[in-house]
Amino acid sequence: MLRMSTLFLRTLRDDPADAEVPSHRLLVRAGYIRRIAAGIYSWLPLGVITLRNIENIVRQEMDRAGFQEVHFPALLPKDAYEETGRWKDYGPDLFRLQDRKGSDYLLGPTHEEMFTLMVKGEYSSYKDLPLALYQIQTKYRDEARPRSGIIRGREFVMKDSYSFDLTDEGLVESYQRHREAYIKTFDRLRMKYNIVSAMSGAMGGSASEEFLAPCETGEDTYVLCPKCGYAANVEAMTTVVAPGDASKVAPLEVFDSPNTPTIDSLVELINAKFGGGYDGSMTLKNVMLMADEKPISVLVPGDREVDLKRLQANLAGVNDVRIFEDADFAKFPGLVKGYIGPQDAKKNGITVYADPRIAPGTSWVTGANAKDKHARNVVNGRDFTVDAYIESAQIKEGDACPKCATPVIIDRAIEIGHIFQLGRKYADALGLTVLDQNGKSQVVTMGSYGIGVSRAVAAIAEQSNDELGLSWPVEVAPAKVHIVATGKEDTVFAAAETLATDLEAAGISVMLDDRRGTSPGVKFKDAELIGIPVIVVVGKALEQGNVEVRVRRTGEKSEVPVAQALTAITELLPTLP
RNA sequence: CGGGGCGUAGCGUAGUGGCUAGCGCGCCUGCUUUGGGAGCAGGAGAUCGGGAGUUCGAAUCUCCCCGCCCCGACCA
Repeated sequence: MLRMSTLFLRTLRDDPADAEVPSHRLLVRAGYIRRIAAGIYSWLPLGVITLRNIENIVRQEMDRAGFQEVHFPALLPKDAYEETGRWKDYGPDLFRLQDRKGSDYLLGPTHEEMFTLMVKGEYSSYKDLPLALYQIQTKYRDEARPRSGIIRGREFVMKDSYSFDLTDEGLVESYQRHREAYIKTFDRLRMKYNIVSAMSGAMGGSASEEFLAPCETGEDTYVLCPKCGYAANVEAMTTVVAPGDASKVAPLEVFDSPNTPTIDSLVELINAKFGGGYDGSMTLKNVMLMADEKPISVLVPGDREVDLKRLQANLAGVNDVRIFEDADFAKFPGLVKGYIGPQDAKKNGITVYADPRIAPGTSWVTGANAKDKHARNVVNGRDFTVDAYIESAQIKEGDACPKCATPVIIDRAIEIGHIFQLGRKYADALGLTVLDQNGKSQVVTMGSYGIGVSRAVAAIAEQSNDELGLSWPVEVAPAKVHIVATGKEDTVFAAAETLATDLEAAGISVMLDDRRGTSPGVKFKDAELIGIPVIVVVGKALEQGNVEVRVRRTGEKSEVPVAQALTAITELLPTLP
């Protein structure tokens, strides 16, 4: 039983000056967490209990799915990370340190290497697979910009699991099992979330999905189809465009277009010149980029920017993409800044990538590769060729769903889980092999799965709060019932104490506000701020033999006789989220 | 890392060259009060982020450093 009279807790009346997002503000005000440094927080008793509750739900669902819990140190020697190249590749995001002998260590940002080596150390036969292991561990990443309190910290708690299979089909099955376990976990946490297609990015591998909890303060953007439910991270969104029919398009025509530095000014000019009917989406923008210091041109419709994030996510094997600078233009005199068209790309030795919107057979207005000149009726396949199609144009609200063509909506969310099929990258690098049926050595294929446990505390807080404070789901809350004793009569405190004891005996966790001399208003405010789902007021109504039962989330109140309070609460709890 | 903002008691803040750094919340003592952040009286609590400098005099001006927040870049 938690007693307010002795609980290590001090709630704050004012919002802390350094907190903006609701979860951060409220978790600090209600006394769950305190900041130690940027992105590093300590947990007070209420916070620890809440975090443990979430951990335990995650643990139970992992165990139920048949995954086995292990535990690695957070402090790790660099060896394994050196072998996979991540000691270098991880860059400044890795917390590095040395021991007294000068040997290099790191604080684990993620544990692929360690799990791979652990399995390598114990298993060597296909008969031992499939296998799935997990841990709940504190991770360390020296983020360039920690933000939003506990949503993006430099120290955070993560559940990470890894599956090990002999075959690709086995991996798909293990992936599905994790996916289902995640659905159960997040459902139990009462979170609103969408499962969206994601890019596997630098990790390699194929299928990858993110569990995103929609929320205004989230830092991930994703698209959602309101009709068919298609959901994808913006980087992973695909565009379906039918090829154009160019057979009736007039021949390419170059025309004068002085003073048209922007798409808007160009559209204005061509509408005046050719009798209207043109808009920005009919012009073709040629964006010059350096991809690992090789010149590429990316074609997107004039009314859209190139989304560098999307481009890079879809450009396999390229590490660095940057916009052309003046010095780069100087090296390619054939490119006339502001009047570039794809017609001469071959001549200039430039690789042409195009967004799928620039479909074969479509006709465009674009630069004519000469100062103050543009061209119209420039047809893909007739007047220029594209080396490769790549998703690269910015996504807009209302773009067509790739599955059913319904206009999609764009929303923000917090990433609370990520599952993906890693493949053999780590097993290869670290030599994790098993013998197959034929006695031949085979490299194991892996999946990698994560849940941000401490981040889930914030995500749930973001999704369940109001102007009064927090409002936890029953299973997550630091206690299920918050009993407030008001007044100064001993009988009130005695009755509250009895009810608290009875509830605890029935397995219902209780927070009892047994503070003497604290005014009722303070107790109510605190209870609402802390956010325990059921608030029971023992006070005035006791003269009639009643207590008041309130539902924190809805504000519903009812009076029940003291003797029936236990039953009433027992029946009420399962009906709450 | 680029841009912007901020740093005064546990929390929120006032104070832009001049007396003992002010106020609210919280905290301690006493009395009163007890269904919506009570009242009165008394009290404790501050290296004004740090260092150097200018000045008769610095929270206040100058320089350097540190830290924090927000936007962006980045983010297995």
